[in-house]
Amino acid sequence: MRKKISLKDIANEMGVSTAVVSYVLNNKYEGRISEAKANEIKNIAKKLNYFPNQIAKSLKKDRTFTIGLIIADISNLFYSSIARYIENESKKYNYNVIFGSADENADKFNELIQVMLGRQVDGIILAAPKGTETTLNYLKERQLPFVLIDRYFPQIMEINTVGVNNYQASYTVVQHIAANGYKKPAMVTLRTDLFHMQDRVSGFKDACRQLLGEQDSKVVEVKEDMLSEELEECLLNLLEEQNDLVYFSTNKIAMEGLAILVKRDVKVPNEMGIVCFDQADAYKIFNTSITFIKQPLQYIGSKSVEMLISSINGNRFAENVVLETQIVSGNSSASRKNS
Amino acid sequence: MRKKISLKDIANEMGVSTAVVSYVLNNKYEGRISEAKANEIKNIAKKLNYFPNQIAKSLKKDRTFTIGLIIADISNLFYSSIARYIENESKKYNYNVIFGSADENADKFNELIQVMLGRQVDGIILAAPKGTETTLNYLKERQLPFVLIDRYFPQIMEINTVGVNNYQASYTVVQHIAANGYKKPAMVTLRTDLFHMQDRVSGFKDACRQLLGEQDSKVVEVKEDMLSEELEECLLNLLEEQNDLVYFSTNKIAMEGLAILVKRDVKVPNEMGIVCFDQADAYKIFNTSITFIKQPLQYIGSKSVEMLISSINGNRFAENVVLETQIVSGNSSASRKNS
DNA sequence: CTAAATCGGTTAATCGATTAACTAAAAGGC
DNA sequence: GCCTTTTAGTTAATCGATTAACCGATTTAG
Repeated sequence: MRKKISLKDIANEMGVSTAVVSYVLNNKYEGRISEAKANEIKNIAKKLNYFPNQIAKSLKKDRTFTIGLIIADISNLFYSSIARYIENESKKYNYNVIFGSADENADKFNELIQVMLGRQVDGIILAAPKGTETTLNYLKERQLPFVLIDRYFPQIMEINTVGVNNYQASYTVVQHIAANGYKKPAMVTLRTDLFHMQDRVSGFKDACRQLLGEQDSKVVEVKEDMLSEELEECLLNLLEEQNDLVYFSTNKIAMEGLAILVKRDVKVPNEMGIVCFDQADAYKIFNTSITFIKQPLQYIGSKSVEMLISSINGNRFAENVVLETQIVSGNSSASRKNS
Repeated sequence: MRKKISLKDIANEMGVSTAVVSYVLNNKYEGRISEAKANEIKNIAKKLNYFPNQIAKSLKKDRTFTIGLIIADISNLFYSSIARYIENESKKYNYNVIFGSADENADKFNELIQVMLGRQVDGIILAAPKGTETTLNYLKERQLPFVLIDRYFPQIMEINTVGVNNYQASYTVVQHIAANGYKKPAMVTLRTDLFHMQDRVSGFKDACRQLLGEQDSKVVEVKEDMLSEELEECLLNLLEEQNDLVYFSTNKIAMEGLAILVKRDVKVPNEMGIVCFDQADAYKIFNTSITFIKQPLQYIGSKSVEMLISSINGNRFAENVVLETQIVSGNSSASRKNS
């Protein structure tokens, strides 16, 4: 039994036309085909182990029931978790996902878009790297349904987005640490001009000004590809300058940063307090429980799928969903008794 | 410009037949179409922003240039890393990947297989949960190219597999710790009858017998869904019984186990030595560097893609690739000076 | 008893791209 | 100048499934 079974095979076996088989197997045969024959057809289909060629179906229907997912980096837990939620949610709607990782590279991103368009995906969920505005505008022009997650581009209006309130998240961090007696926090972030990252910085700066009276709060930007090296230098610097807490603005920075603190045997929170943006499974094997900002990953996933499918089904109104984050406090930013 | 551009649109624009356009765009026009017209067509195609409908192409060619990937658990770094390598490698061959996570569930696995077959994938790479032998036999019968990774099923002959020498890996672990003076190691593993896991246990037991003279080495099996609870009890037990080292047989067990050791403030390696199967980014934030078995993830990924595509291209010979692992030694299994 | 409605199907066009087979005109050979 | 090649295309079938339109035979209505 090497060959694939098609409608035709069933039709031949039964001595009827393929149309009949199609009607029956799609349950659109009421008043057209006798119940007896219909059952016979269903049985034969089962016996031959038939299942429809979705490729052919897609071609005819102009719907593939496939959504594309482009994320920045699959090795990042933040994205791989979201990917999983998106996959699960899509399944509920009988949609499949094809995914790709753009690795923060606009060219790779564009390539992935091309591939997905070629595959006729019904829509795309994406976390776009910087420099992709042209492509996004093109998608918009082409009226291809899509939803941006995590990142957004204020220049491009009226598109669907799902993200968190990054400004507020950072602000909350400073409130939390101010309440715990920290006086001189520093933030370590990536050198990027993605807006959601800028928001994290602004929230931090504004809060430092307003809550700590710090006019010129310390924000260090590191380059992604030199993360480990730059970070080590930076952390030693912060220690020397008597900063009492570091706020890592991403998952990846946090992991590298914590590794360096372990390596240098820096006591947390005594010598240095720590707050991280984003969750990581790994935190639990650090010797101090970590305070971190928790994003509603599952909700970002399910909401983005819901919006995308609504858009695929003809909804023309763009929606910008901004979700709140949550601060989970651990000992890494525990209250300071000393001045 | 809402509509999609098809061959027909270009043909109309040029006043030629779609065949010409197809020949030109596929560079099969030598001796058929004039160079001048060919260039004109290429330009129009570019101007109209045409790119071919892969769905239609697939239907005609009976090739989708898509491979399915089913892994056990996308949230596990082992699999997500492999997924990434597989995706990258596939791109080199101009193949795309659609993926799904079976969560160690045979029903979900079967469902994913159905979906992928419906989508007419050219082949599948899979890490199969237990209880899926029937499905695998069906795939074999159907002559659908596939490659098993990580796990294997000795009952099913002549299928492509890529995995590591699990027995040898465990044996090496015991050699390593024996050389470092450990006398009473224990192994913690999952309660499962997947063969590759059994191999890890056999390797451990045999090595304990042969190298440590231990006739009845300690192997504790925990249940996946009760990991954290069972593990805590188990570890306390091992401490009490004077075991001097624990060998965690998977990534996931290791993470949970280490977390418990941190929580209980157990000194590694003084109170308890540690060796883990599989790598994790997180190890670097543990207070002691971890000794672990490193699998050649990238090679598993690239090899499996290579084998799959060779099989898709008609190669009928099944291959069983068994790769060697590597032990990366850290302080968690450092040499014991005391008896 | 005739016209209309219902039953149980079939035919054929279509989705977009591919490709074997064909054709008409121009160029080349002797 | 006539026959053969070559050039430059066109036609039409095909992949598998869908579906509007049609058709003959019964059944029903009035």
